[in-house]
Amino acid sequence: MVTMKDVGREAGVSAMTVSNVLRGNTNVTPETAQRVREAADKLHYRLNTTSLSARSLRVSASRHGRNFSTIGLAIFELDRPYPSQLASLISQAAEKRGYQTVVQETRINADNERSIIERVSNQFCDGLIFSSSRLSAAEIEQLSNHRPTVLLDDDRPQQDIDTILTPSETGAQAAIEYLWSTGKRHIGIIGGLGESLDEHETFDSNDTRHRRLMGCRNAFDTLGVDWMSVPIIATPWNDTDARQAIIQNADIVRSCDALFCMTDTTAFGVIRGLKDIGLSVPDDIAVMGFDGIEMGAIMTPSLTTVAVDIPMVAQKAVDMLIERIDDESDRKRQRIVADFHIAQRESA
Amino acid sequence: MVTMKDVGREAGVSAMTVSNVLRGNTNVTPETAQRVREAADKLHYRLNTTSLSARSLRVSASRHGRNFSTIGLAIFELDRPYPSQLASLISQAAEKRGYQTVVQETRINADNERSIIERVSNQFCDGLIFSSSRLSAAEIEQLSNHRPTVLLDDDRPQQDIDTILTPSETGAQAAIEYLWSTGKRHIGIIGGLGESLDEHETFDSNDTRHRRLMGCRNAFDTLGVDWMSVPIIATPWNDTDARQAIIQNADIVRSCDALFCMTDTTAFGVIRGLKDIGLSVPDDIAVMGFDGIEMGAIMTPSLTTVAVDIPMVAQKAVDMLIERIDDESDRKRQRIVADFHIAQRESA
DNA sequence: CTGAAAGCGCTAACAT
DNA sequence: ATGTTAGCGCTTTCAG
Repeated sequence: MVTMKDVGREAGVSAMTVSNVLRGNTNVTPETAQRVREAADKLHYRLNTTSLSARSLRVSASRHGRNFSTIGLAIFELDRPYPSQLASLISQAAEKRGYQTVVQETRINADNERSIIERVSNQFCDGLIFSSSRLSAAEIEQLSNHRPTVLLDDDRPQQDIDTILTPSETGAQAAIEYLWSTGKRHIGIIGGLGESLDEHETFDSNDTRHRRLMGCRNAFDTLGVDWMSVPIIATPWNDTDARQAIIQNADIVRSCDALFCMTDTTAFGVIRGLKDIGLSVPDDIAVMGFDGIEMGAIMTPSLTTVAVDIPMVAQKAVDMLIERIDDESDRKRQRIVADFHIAQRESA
Repeated sequence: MVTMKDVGREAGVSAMTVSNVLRGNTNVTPETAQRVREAADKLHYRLNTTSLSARSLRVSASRHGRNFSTIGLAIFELDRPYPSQLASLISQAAEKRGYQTVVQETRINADNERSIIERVSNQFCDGLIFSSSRLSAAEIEQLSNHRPTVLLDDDRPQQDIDTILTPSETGAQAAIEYLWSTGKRHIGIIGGLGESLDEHETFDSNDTRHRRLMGCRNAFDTLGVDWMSVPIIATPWNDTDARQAIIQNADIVRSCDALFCMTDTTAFGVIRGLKDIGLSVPDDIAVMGFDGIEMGAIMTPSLTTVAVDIPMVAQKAVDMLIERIDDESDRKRQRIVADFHIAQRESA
């Protein structure tokens, strides 16, 4: 790395004079300035912004002038539409506020999450946004030295941490009610937990999956449908597995006139699986998703879905985090539930 | 601002001990550690990342200071399948080699790219993978202080930097030849540049778009088709714009029996647009894409495409970068072109 | 007009 | 087990 000292040596002056020349010619002879500039050019000198910010500690602890702030985003997956859209929107919202976002994939693995906090977030982030963490809020607090943190979509009511939730219960409930309102009377659910097939009661409350199932259950209860009679097909939330699940449960599927899928990506695979077993959407069977990813509007058939206001999630996450960074006092933690609407499209 | 010194005073120890406690308990009695942590809690101490960066200048200068093995990935977009799959695969390949990946979105903006290099990559990454940069290799070299760098899909032949290319020319050529082999004689191209509609000759050679167009042209030349007669519809490479482009160019589209789309995402929007204007795929018209994203196999109809070996791109990128990190000598730069195959599916 | 010194918060290396 | 020292690149201060 070329430093001012190097440039100074080349030009036969001190680093201080180099500094003076490069930041406006305060009291330097034109000839000296010229020599310095030539030396800097020759050595490809570039002002080191890092040390500049180190310097700024001394000048004033508060942010002044240019801002070198960074926020970390730990997200469970990068290769599916919902999380990647979220990551992109957060990056852009942060940029508008002068923050650079660094994204890291956790693959929902606690060790990865610890590694991210210790190796990256603690080292150079002013704050951290965590999407679906395996860690407890307490562990995050401790590992991160109480760095400002916002949790996304991780509903553990007892935890004292800023949180933004997707409207899992109300959204799922609205979905079932919507399908019912279009005359469907044999609604199946795709993407429940493996265990929930056998034992619908033993829910672990801190899980998006369970919250969405609870929303469904509430709807069915209200509609007078016996929850135990509702077909629930367990599958991981991705298109490939969802497609297989449909093929392997073709008989159950054929007994339904509508399927509610726990995510849009699941619905995408479901629609494919339905085609594989000879059913067409929406003529033979209606399909509805949850999330509101962009491709839902483009796919064929376009996807009726619980469209979460994803830009709102991103914006609120960034706003809450920056508020927390700027104001170090121990304000009360916030908990926000994102808006949604039923995007009524071709598939249901 | 609360510093380690403050915490130390509170706990009755030196700042050094505070540092030791907070960064892993190397040789500190549990009681001291406890006192320090309590003091830090009480004062709401937070590690100052700015001074850490200042510190890191020293470490990374000598380069032997134990680093946290982090690689940076600067990628043009995070909210589309191809780049997000790539980011995910790179993260996972890096993890297997003991590296943590931090991903940053550039949105193909030179200032963002500079900011990433200066604010993050230079500070905390052992190396950098750049996907489609707006910067010249020389500028990257200079800004990054000659940090190990691998460029993805950025073909500027004159540039001296490790590069992995997608097989744009050969892939596009193979696509056209495939469509021809299935009997299609009126093949249109979707996703060319705006300018290329008017003036097919004035290509700027360093652009994936142009390389794919060149591949098409080669194929048509070989097949004896006049390149100037080939319909090319310009549109940005995303589904929404592609859909609109089809609707707005319905007449041109109707004169074709096959469409080659410059990316899979473009093809996704094209298929939707074709439905909008009453054409069905593949019965009325064949559609082919380029990239090989996973959802191509799931969508309806499934997408025939130039399937680039994306896992190979990710693996090679990580391997090349780590090789470069481990071996600081100025070995000759490498240039690798990824494999591909024609994934023959329903759409063509 | 120019430069030496001091110091921003932190930690590797060394000392006690 | 804990503390001391030095120094990362830069700029404010103040002496030459």
